[in-house]
Amino acid sequence: MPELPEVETTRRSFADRIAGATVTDVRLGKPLRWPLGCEPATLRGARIGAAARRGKYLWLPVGEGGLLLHLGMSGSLAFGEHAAGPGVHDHFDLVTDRGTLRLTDPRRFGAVVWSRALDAPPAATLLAGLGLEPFDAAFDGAHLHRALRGRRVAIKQALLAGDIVVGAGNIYACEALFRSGIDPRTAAGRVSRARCDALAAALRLILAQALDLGGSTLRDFRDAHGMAGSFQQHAAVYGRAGEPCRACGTPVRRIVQGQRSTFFCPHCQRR
DNA sequence: AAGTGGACCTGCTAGC
DNA sequence: TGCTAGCAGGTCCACT
Repeated sequence: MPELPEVETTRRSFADRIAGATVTDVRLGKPLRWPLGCEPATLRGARIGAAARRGKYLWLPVGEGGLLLHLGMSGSLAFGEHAAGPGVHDHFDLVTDRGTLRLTDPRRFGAVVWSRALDAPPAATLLAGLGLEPFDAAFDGAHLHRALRGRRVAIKQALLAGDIVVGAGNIYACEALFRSGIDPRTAAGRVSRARCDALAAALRLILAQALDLGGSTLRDFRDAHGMAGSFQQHAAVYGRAGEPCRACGTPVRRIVQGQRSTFFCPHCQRR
């Protein structure tokens, strides 16, 4: 589910309300991707700080350390009162004096991991190798072009890999490539400097637009207030196989790259 | 080093 | 109506 816009939308929807709260209890459901890494009871009494985001990870300062959270494919966070008991897909509750932060994640690819600090393991290990933030001033066509040099993978897969630029998942990688007119199958190292400029700009534009719309809700994404996003209604190619391209009318194509679906317009997007 | 494919897990939908 | 195959927003790991 969650790409950068969904993760950031989630962060904004609870960060202000949880900052300064005190942990009163921690409840674990079924195992997530990795073990929590600490005894839940030790978090009681800890003060919560300002939630931050790095790529698709959230960092929540808690006491003398913090929690690194990832929403995986199907995760979402809710914050507030929880009179009803945990449902079958609720696998982590951080109960505080201001409400409960709850991770709901049917597929359990998500994670909540305790770390002593953001720059200490295990958090630092998980974040090592992440590329630039797309809204970082250092991320531009020049950076992209330099980083793609010599790489033979398809540009779509290079965007998804996250070691050059973070935040783009399957939806926004497809949309940014459409917006910049690049065939997703193009060898990464063959994308010209001018097209890297266009791609970097398109990626930022698409992510900013999605952020404005509260992200995309394909099936079950919600922010911590329970609000759905609406970017999916504006997608030019994602999920539109067989439907006419909004720019030229050519049917949108679906192909598979790296075991993921790619959607593109064979007329508007060229190698 | 870079590229590829499998793994993790559950739910929903289309098609027979 | 019921079963099955295929698909889904991510990313780590082992292997070539």
